[in-house]
Amino acid sequence: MPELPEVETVRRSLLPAVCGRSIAYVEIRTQGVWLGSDVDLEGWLIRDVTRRGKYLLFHLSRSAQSALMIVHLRMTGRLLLQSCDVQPQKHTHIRIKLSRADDRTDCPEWVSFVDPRRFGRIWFLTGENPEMPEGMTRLGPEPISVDFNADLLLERTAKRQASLKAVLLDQTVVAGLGNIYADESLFAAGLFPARPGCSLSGPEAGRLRIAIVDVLERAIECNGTTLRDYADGWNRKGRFQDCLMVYGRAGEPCRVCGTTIRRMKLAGRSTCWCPFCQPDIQGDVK
DNA sequence: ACCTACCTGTTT
DNA sequence: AAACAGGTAGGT
Repeated sequence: MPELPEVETVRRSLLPAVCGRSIAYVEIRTQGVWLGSDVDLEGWLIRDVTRRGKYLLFHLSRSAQSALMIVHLRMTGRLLLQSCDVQPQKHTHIRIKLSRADDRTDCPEWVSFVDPRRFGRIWFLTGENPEMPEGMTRLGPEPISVDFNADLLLERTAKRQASLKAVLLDQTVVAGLGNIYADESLFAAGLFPARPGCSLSGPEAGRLRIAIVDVLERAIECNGTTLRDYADGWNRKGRFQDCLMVYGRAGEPCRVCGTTIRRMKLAGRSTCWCPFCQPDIQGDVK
């Protein structure tokens, strides 16, 4: 489910509702989801909520100490604001009760972590237990930032024999793309997903960077893509599913040229592309 | 650079 | 019954 635009949408939806409130209680209903100490979790003030790739970071403080609660939603995780009359469901694994919000009767008491497939994780890092999740320490640049430019993308793709699709899914190359936005970015750049990373030219790297940024920004504007489970903190769906050009559209006509969208497996993931708009240059040469 | 495992639910 | 699903860690 949640790739960068969805995680960013969750962040924006939660921020005004949780910022300035503190943790009153953490209810751990399922083992294995919560990583870190499960005692002494009360009294932490939520100062900010930020995002890095697909990770959500809750910045906490308590007297002079600071702590970090990091959430990864993986495939089907959701963070939902819920009032106390909402009973935990079958797949509600963690519930965080927040202190009363001053002057705000509209703010729910609980933030619930709901995840049918149970792939999602929450890390609680403190002074005693400061280890970031491995995957987070190795993330590449944020795509929507000056850190991400065509030269860097070219340099990182040049070394790779793997497909462009596989390279874009590699979080150490650039952070936050998943199966949907990798396919949509390659379409927007007019690049055949199976081409080896090392076949990318300088101008193509420039086009790809611009395509990635444009697709992600438009998806964020639409509050993300809801295929099935995804929803923001208020359980609202996204709208970018109506703007998809290739993802999930195999067998349907390309919205640009009318050619039938095709599907193949790359890097173990279903990949959709338009054979006309994304020609296989290698194939044509051969 | 690939596979499989981790899980449950939905679709074919 | 089998395939598939937004992701990633771990093994080969």
